[in-house]
Amino acid sequence: MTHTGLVARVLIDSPLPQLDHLFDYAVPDELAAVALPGVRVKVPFGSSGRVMSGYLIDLVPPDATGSDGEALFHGALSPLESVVSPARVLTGEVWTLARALADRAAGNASDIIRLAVPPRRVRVEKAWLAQAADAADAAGTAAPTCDSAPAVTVPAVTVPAFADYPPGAVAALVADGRRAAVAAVPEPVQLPGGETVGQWALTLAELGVAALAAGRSAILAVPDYRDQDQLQAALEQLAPAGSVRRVDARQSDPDRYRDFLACLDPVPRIIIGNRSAVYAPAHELGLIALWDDGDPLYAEPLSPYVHARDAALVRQQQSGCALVFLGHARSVEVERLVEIGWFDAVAPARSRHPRVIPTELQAGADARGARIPSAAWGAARDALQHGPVLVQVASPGYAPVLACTTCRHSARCTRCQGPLGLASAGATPACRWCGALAAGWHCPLCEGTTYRLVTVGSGRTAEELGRAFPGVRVIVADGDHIVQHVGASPALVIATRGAEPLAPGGYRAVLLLDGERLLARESLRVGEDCLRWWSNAAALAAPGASVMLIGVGGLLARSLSLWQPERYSASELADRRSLRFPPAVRAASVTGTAPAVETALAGLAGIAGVDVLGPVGADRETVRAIVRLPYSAGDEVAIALKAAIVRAATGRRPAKGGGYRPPPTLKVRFDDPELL
DNA sequence: AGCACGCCGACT
DNA sequence: GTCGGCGTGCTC
Repeated sequence: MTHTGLVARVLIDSPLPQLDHLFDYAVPDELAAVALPGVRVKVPFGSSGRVMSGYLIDLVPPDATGSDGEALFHGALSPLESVVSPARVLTGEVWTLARALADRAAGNASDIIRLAVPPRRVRVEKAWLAQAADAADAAGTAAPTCDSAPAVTVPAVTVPAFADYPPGAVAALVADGRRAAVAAVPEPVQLPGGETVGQWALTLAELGVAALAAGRSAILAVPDYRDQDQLQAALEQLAPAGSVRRVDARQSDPDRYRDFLACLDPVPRIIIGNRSAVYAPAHELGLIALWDDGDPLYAEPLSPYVHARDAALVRQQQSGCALVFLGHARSVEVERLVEIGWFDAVAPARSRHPRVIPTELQAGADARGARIPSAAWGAARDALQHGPVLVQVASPGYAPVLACTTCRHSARCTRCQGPLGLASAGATPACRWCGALAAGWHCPLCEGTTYRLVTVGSGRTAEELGRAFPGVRVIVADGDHIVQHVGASPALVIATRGAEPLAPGGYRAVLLLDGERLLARESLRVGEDCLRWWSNAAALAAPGASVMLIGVGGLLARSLSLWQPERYSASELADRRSLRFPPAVRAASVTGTAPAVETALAGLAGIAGVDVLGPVGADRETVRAIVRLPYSAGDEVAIALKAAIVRAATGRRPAKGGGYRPPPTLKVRFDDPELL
């Protein structure tokens, strides 16, 4: 068998950390025509020559230094076994992104690629290849790959006006490839087709169309399918037919693969989807835009747990495209980016916003503990004359936390500010991070010395309100009862946060209940989350309608009623700076057997600015430590921890004797939003 | 992960 | 004298 002179650099598709680098193979002559970067390949691997699949990353002369800086293998090369198909599904841009994100998270590139490249569907792929070949013939070229000529012609597109924003402000973001936090207009709008969507959906769609008008592709990401439906409705009005492609897990596998392949066509497209849309291949990427980046659905649950916001930030730096985070609230992460000057802040030109009334600030408040004050009852009663009223309630099922009996603030560790918990009823409270016992705890805010367990169970609101307003239709919208839209006629719409339906023209009043209970959740981010839930619900109100925020005061209530959520975010960020909490610094959890964690932490010893909380026992066999690091130490820490992971995976293995022990090795998770 | 290479106990 | 145990290390 003769070989072309070239070396194929291959990423093996394996979750093993020790295989997370390129392996070099010779290219047999008969594969030369199809063995091009981006194709799926099969390669012989290991002493047994077992066939594994992978991606051909690079094709280089044998005397080259690898484009990734990795030296070529000095030794006899095995030949590629086969090329799975000529479809070049892993573009250079997506590979570079996957590599960078994996490195940043001490994870595996193939784990990122699994999010970026959907499972292959042979039938769909053949159809796409044939269509690409036809297009190539028509254009007089021959290559049946993504290098071929456009298969679709893009209709002329007019540049959107972005009428809600200062002239030129938003259009310039896309044109100049800038990064910006854009405040959405907090109103519902009715599309010409009759459907009601949030104004944000129109703005996002306009951003995509602006990129298209400049001959560039746009990636528009939304957290959930309800948001995606609004965005799609808006795009149907604004975007030329055929220019929009979905990339999301709700599609059937063939549909998903078809749309994915279409993104490889050399034509600009608007690509929409949920968190993994940020990995989509895109021709001439001009814009990535995320709606509501603070939504926890943007946190990837699969290793290496890269948040879509971070993926978008890294991709923006690599490609130089524009990057927009659009939202009502501003996440503390984005606030940091604005404060360090990495992001611009853009607000709507006119400052019309929902009329938020914090009832706690009203004189003559009702007896303490009343769930719904009389002012809110009154507002609801009046509004029900004219149309639907939204009542936002807490969803059931929170972890119990310790809170001060008198001032109700959650109890935190005096050493490291971690949350306190009880190992068992009546036990001394202990910090869940550093393990310190909090004997003799006292509340730093009110000096109270007693705490209680705060648990929340909601759910009777519908009955309660139904009794109070006899004859009014009650609609429940939550995780189990998904309601996208309600009508314009009077109704009480009881919704858990995030599940609020849209009402044509907007709700005539909005009641935000259970604020105090929501705020008792065990998380550093509660305030931020609440502000996001509340502002998103308030944005569903009709212009001028009352939004009653019940039982919540302070900066949170003030930020919402002034509609300046960035005030709260700024104050929150300042607090996190003084406590050395994310996103002021980065954090990584290191979990595993005590010796494995110890060795991993030892590898961080010399790195400036790094400190370690714990380790504390996580369960019977494993311990967990939390590493805090400045952003500047990210590379160094990730490299050290990745080395520790590889060592743990290849070195001493758990005793095989008996065989009843799953591998308790070493796990690292960077930037876990749930960590604090 | 698999699989081979390698160095110590009880077996024909 | 060997057959085979699984600890260790590699896979282009």
